[in-house]
Amino acid sequence: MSNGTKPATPSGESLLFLTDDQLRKGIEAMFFAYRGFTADPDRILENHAYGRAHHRAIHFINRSPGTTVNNLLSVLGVTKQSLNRVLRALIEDGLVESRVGTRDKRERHLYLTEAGTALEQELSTAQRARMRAAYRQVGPEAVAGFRQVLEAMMDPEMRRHYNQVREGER
Amino acid sequence: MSNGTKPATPSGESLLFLTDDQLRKGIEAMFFAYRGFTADPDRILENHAYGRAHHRAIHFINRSPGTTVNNLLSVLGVTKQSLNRVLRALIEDGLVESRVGTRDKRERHLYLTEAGTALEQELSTAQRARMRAAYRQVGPEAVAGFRQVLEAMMDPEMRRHYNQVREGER
DNA sequence: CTTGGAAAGTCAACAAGACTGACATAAAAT
DNA sequence: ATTTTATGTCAGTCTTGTTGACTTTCCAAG
Repeated sequence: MSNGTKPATPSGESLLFLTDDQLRKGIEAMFFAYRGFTADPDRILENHAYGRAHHRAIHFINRSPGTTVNNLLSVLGVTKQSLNRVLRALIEDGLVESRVGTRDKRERHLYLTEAGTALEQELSTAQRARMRAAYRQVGPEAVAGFRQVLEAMMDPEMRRHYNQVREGER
Repeated sequence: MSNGTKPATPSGESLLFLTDDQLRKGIEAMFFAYRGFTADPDRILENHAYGRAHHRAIHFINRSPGTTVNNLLSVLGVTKQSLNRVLRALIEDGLVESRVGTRDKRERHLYLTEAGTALEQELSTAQRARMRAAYRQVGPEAVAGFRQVLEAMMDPEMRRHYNQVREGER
């Protein structure tokens, strides 16, 4: 059950930050903040006739050039059919290049083209600007806490992707 | 570490937390964490043939019983047509009650029924559990930082809703 | 070597949930 | 009396998720 009643500091520490009401505030903070988080890229994407799904693909291809479709799939947590539609558009429009794998010809390795890199820059610059303003406003200690809570909230597989070091093209 | 350049502490403070790479990590943290944030409610909603949109409506009606449709609209940031579809389903299924306003008969005031409250409890209990585990793991200082960054990331209107005190039925 | 299964990717069709636009009704405000 | 506001509805579109069926490629067991 939920402990909506007594503060109850059993070990001498204040556990007031664990009350249902505090948790609710945290939940709403996530909801409202996520909207701000996506607002700027969304505005840019409208002008390019793309959506949030395209942004995500571009972001992670940029992060891991040469990644395979399968790899991208597990990072994004969608079905391959869903991702395929997005990739097809990006490839047709010349933002992403898909190279057949040399080791395994079933695989497609994905790279941003020059145009793809340009859009990625436009998007991430806007998104970083908001993040930077927030970071600067609250300072490094708060940022550290922010990152800690978010990491603790992830599913294990997502945490794996989050902490993954930048992998090369192989 | 990789950063072979200069720490560059112009004002004496370290600004390493504002590098593009740190900001990118923060962006990805938001992305991955939001998935965990919605994962548990999403699982529950499947069994009830509802979606995330229904969850959001239920959450905010529970937070502000007697809120009007217009009010809910600005909190959720969707169109009335979109919200209406969701509300119609919830009302038909007997989870939400819509009462014509007494002061202003154009308004509809929204309340959770007993069944609605039950589902809200089920959803929020699951969502709070994850949040509580994360909070407990990282401690109150980190949580404070988490909340500060999120609030700084919100658009002003969302921040208004976020900080809004619980409004009664009037 | 062949064959059968697994893996990677693609195509087609469908569903949820967002959107816009147009319109209707009732009530409040001017 | 007229206009504005709050709400609801119908129709149609778009994005992005889903499942199902299919092809190509790889690999391993017979």
